[in-house]
Amino acid sequence: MKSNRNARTPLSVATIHKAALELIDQHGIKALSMRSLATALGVDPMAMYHHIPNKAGLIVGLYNTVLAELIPTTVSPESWRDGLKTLARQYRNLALRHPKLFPSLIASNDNTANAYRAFERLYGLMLESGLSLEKVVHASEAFFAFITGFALIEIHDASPTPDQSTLESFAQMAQRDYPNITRLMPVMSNADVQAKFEFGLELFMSGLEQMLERDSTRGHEVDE
Amino acid sequence: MKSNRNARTPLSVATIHKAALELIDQHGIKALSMRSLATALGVDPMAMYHHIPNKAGLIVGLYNTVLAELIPTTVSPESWRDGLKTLARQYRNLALRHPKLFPSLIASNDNTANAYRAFERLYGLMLESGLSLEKVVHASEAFFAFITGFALIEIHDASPTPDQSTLESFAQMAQRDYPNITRLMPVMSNADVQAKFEFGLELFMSGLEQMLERDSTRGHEVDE
DNA sequence: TCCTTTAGATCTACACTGTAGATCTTTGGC
DNA sequence: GCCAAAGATCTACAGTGTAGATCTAAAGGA
Repeated sequence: MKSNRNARTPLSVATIHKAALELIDQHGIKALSMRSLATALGVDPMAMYHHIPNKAGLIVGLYNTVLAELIPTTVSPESWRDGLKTLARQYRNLALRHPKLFPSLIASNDNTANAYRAFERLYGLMLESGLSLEKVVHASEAFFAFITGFALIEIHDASPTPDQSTLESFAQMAQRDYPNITRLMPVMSNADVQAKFEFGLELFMSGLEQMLERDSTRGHEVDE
Repeated sequence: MKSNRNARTPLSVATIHKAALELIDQHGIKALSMRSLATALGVDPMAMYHHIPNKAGLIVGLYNTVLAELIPTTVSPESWRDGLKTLARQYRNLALRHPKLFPSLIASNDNTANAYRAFERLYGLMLESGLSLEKVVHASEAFFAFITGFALIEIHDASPTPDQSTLESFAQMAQRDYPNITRLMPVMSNADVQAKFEFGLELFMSGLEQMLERDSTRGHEVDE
């Protein structure tokens, strides 16, 4: 009797996304082929095409799924300063939870609904600061640029591609060719990444704060 | 007579890189296949494999080629502050000159020699500021994070994937679902990107300056 | 001059990719 | 029981990177 076919859970975009994310987190994006994903799901490759348009569409869907973490859950009465820091930390955590997906996520140009929701949240916080609209846009972009770049660097540092021998030979060569890098290396390896992130965040907030002060002491004036 | 075979320039890594960059700049990275590159060069696909190890190696080579723009040409007597700004602007220009390559360049984890040279330059400038080694590392990373993120965003904004109809329908939906985005949109589209970049740069330098002041007024002290 | 060596170019072939199109299978509504 | 539709599967195809064998041309030595 060929019935009772191991009672598979019915295929859905959610299960596909889940399996795809697992596969990517473990083996990297390049290891995600429609065929490998299908076997991971115990299903025919073409079965997935009834739930997703194609591979590119699937990956954009993954972006959206992952970015859902940034949607504000509770309306917390945080100040905009703390709200920005919270958002930054959540964004970093998102990146660290999906280190294999994040680089391609930011390299991509496909903004999904949840991406817009996240921007909406960011802009809302920035607007609370009382800066001019133009400065809100500029500061938001600088903020987003920093947290994106930082997360990317952190991911790269955590998973070095070069093998051990390359690293050792580099350490020797570095002494003559890269004196500054050599000098800073011990400090780099000791650095607590969390502290680094807070440092950069503080640097940004500090610059922002200074700009607010300047704007409030002298009133509005057209710069040059 | 089948001789006089259109006197092709002999194949070399330089010519391959040049053709590959052109192909990418025009049609994007995904359009770069070994076969299409070969036909662009008027050569058999396998001919290139005598000069490059494989496709991945070729692309890493492209990264290195492009990053050569960051190697300091003249030993200019700039202050470290101006030096940092110059480096930032050169980095941004690099990104804008290769908008199709840059996202994958930063998403990749393959640091080539020229990448290390660029970091060497960055660290050298930061060290001149007189900050502690640890703060030099932190500030450098924040700096690099900002310029990388900014360039990426700028590239994305400049080449929107969604077609016109999607944009218009989004504009309508935005009003109800994304009030902040809607409010800021006119300011965004009017923004001079160059000014935006300088704004963020100034924000960063301002925060850095403030930290320098604090460090000099009170002497060294272990933070908590 | 001819032979040998070798670097480079080309040809063929293979495993693997995404997915269109046709075909089977199951399920819900009446 | 019957029909419709949704979903799963099968087959097939164009395109990918590139290993391995073969051909070609230039260089060096006698």
